[in-house]
Amino acid sequence: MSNDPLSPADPPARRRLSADERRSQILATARRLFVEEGVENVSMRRIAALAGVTPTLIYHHFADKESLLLAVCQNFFRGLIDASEAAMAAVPETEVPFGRLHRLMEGYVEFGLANPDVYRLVFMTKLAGLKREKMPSGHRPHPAEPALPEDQGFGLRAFGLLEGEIRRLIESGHLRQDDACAMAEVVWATGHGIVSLLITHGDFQWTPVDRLISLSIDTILSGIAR
Amino acid sequence: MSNDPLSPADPPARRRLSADERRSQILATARRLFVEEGVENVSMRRIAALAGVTPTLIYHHFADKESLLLAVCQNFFRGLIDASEAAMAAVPETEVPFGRLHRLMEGYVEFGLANPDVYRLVFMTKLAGLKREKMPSGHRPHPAEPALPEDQGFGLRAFGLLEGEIRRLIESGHLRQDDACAMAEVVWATGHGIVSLLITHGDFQWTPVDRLISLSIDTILSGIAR
DNA sequence: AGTGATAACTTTACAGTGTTAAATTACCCG
DNA sequence: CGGGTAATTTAACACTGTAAAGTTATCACT
Repeated sequence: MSNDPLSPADPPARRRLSADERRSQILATARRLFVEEGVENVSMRRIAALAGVTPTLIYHHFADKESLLLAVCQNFFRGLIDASEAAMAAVPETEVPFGRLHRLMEGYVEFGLANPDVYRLVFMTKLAGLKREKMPSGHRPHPAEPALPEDQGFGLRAFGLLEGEIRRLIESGHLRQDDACAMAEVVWATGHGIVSLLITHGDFQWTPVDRLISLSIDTILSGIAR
Repeated sequence: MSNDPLSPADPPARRRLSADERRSQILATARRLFVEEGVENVSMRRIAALAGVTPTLIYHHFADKESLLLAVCQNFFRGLIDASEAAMAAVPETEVPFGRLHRLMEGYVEFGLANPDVYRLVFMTKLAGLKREKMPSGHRPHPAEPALPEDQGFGLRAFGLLEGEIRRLIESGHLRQDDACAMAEVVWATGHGIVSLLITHGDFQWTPVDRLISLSIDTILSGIAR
């Protein structure tokens, strides 16, 4: 049984679906392809084919390829927020002061490494700004989607979790700096640095990954501690 | 006088050049376009036109677009190495122990932010591995270029500078960990985190950039210090 | 100086891309 | 049952990277 993993999802009945159903079906297909093969190796035509649909139809549900991407990003942020909240909930506040922040960073790195392609998409490519003046030359109408709206909301919410935890540490007098926002950025940058380097240069010699991660986290935490 | 900045470099004499001359002329043109407009917004045809040459000719000097990119990367590493050496030379060893490492990181971040597109190219995209099975379907001959050879050499050499400085700090007993390679990776990850986030999300609210940078460097250095 | 090989370069074409305007179809509601 | 509206397709445009096969200039050598 040649279980070709890339054949139309529901090939028999090319039914007519409601807008919402179709939208999320396309989204699911796109996400799968993006993650499996990398965004730039996936064409709208292929997404369409795999979804059992015409390329053009995608443009009735999403403004363009980038918006399709963006929609996938939202999912990512929701996942990140969930993972973060779970991570923090798992460490009681009464523990050693940096316990929760430590776990939060661990969770971040784990989540990033578990979803490398979406991570790259969200944090390592300039999604906005280009948008206009992208590929061809001539046309450019389309009313759809207000260009990363809820998205930034989700992103900020995720960042807020980190910032909150740091603020708590500041208030209990454990940090040497009292600018919660700045410290959160510093900590985030470190986490991102690890994930990002491991994603694009995972084939480096690198110290064993687990060790590198815990070493990084320990180092930055000891750096911000009073 | 409409000084269009993107017209053929030496348009009058469409001379015939030696392979080396042509190669580096194309390379220079490509680098300029890549950096000015972003790799994916530049087509081989445009590079060719700006270089006063036929698209196909590029393929006689470089295997494909990615190789052209790769060649630009080499330049980047040479520049990074030079900048790093200059930075370190500017701080006498007799100074405060972390002075040179601090300056080295500063130099790294400055260099990255000064060359955002090439930086992204080198450190934020998976250059190798795809190579084959990239865009179209049919063809794929070409003997050229042994796929990032000297490149990795340059990269390692740059990393070696960082590692060397850290090794020195270890030997003089200033660090709490004695694994020079691992510590270099940790430090690098932090520097990369900053650069990388600023490049792709420079439009965030962010703490003032300079402050964020110095804060990050201070934090990580204090984190590795005994 | 003339000749011929070799290297530099062009022409032309293919197969694929994102994207859209206009036409078509299927479904639901009155 | 009929009509209106929403879902979907057809066909096309303007691009892309890339290759095979030709053309031309230059240079080494008789």
